[in-house]
Amino acid sequence: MREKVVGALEGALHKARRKGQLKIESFPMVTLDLPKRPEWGDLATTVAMSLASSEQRSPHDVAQIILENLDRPEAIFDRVEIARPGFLNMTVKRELWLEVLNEIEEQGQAYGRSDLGKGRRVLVEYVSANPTGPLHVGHGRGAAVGQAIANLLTATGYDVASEYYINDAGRQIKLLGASVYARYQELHGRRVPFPEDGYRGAYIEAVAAHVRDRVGSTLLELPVEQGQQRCQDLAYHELLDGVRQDLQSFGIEFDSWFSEASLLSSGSVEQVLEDLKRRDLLFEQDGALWFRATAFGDEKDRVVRKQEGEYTYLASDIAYHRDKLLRGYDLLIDVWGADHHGYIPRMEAAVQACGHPKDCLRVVLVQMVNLVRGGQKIEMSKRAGEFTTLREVMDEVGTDAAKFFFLMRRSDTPLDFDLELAKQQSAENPVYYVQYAHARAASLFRVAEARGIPVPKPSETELGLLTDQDELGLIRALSRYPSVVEASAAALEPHRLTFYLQELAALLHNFYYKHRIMPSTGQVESSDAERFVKVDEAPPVRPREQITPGLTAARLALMREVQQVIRNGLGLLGIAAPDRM
RNA sequence: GCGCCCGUAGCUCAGUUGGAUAGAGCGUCGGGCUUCGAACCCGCAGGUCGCAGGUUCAAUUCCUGCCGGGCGCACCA
Repeated sequence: MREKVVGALEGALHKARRKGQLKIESFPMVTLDLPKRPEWGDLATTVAMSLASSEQRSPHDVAQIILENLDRPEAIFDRVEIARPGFLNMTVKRELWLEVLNEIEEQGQAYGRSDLGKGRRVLVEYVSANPTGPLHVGHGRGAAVGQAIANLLTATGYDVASEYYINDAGRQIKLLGASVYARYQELHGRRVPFPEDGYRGAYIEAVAAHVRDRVGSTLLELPVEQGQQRCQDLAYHELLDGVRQDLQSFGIEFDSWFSEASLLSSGSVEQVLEDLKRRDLLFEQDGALWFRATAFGDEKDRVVRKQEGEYTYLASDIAYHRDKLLRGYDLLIDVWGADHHGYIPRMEAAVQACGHPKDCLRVVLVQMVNLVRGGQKIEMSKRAGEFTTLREVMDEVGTDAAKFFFLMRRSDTPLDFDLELAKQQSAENPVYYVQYAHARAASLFRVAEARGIPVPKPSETELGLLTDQDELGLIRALSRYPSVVEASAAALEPHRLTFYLQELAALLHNFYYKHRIMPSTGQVESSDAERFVKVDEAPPVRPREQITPGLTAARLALMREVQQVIRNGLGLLGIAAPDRM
């Protein structure tokens, strides 16, 4: 439908250029907007205004020329008008709108998908939490956002893979081993100092107890270094397993898990650094090795190997990103905690140093989650190891509610997450609001079935019976869905889809309340002919609508496609579309 | 001090990547179930889009400056 309208407008532009009425040096994108007021029609475009300056004509003149060059406009439009500065307001023929329902039926799950990405390969890296403790709510938000972005890109024609980067090398993981070893010794009655900056969470003691259960007191005999190393290995595996399980429960699966340590053991890190050195992008100073990040727009050069000879996190990160690019990905998406934002220029410098354009890396920042219960903030202290885990939140509010809340706002603004609200099964809870719309349609179909009324495909019904503004409003909303998916994917902003689904659900609820779809059990069935008689009479108080078999069929088909779109949208967000609640 | 992000209704936030008279949810107030799911619907009220300039047919959106808030500014991750 939209293609036809855009096609007609583009045709008019071409024709005007052939005739010399417009110069059109660079062809503009013809975009369709929704007019804000119904009297302005159902679609609008601003092409005329965007062409005005390069044509050196008034927006109104350009609009006039486009209008005059439309081929057989009566085939597509009921009305096309020029409004104030140079809007082209269009009223599309009702038959074309109704066609949308057939499109959705034919495409089914694929409705909303496109090939914008043209098969470009994308790697979405997300969560990537240090395996030094359980996932907390912030990681949950990153997980929901990352998954939704991966789904959106898949839907828009990218070849997507997802990956979790495991920080299993370096200081943090060593601290984990030292912390567990300290607790382990305490369990055996030794009084030892706890490592400074060690992990103090209660889970560390549990891990230490598991170590004791497995190896008894044998680690006490070992030199400290070895004891810590053994604890590190055991703790790391246990915690990473926990992370995997939490993510699985949250409905998230990664195509691959990538180990930082493997970059060091494989020589990848040394290889990149040599490569950079050869190209004069490394230099030594004060006994350390520096990456010339300023050559690519970063404000400072950055250390990649410390004085003591240890590599920094940046060194493995450069190697990691080069590795991703070497694996053939055209676009890298990193989902990070917003506190890492200062790191972006550095990573952009890194990918450029690897010979790729800056924009082959896109970083999505995820701001923190403030847990709220009944209006009161729940304080979390990471230092003391007191934080609410993703597991606890999932167990309390469910995965669907958690995901929906995580996706309700732009990811780069802080989120207040009200646990009581998320749990509440009421109108105030937006998750249930949307899911209920889907379940309501399902319920409707069950009732129809029980009454022996089939739920037809749109093509099997007389769609022309859908004449009500509420029906057309729903169809217009459905027609917008593909562009919402495209825009969400292009901007890497899943929340746009979340908002759309709330709007669509609202339209369904409103329609459902105002109109009957099947005749009331008490109502005498009337024929389609009688219905029109009723309308003609136009009584002062609008009586209950006469529901004819034809109208029932058409409305059921409409509901079927609304349900399809809600299901598709929730699917992209990784949220279930239940038939019953 | 420097850099990034954010200031939109009482609260929490959208605003289709520069468009028409700026929207939604919650909250307040009022109304609606003899019906296919009331986990729902309808209505009222609520705004100098932080402030001041600039760019143009058009600015909540882009640029500059200021005010206010958050986060970064490691040879930590």
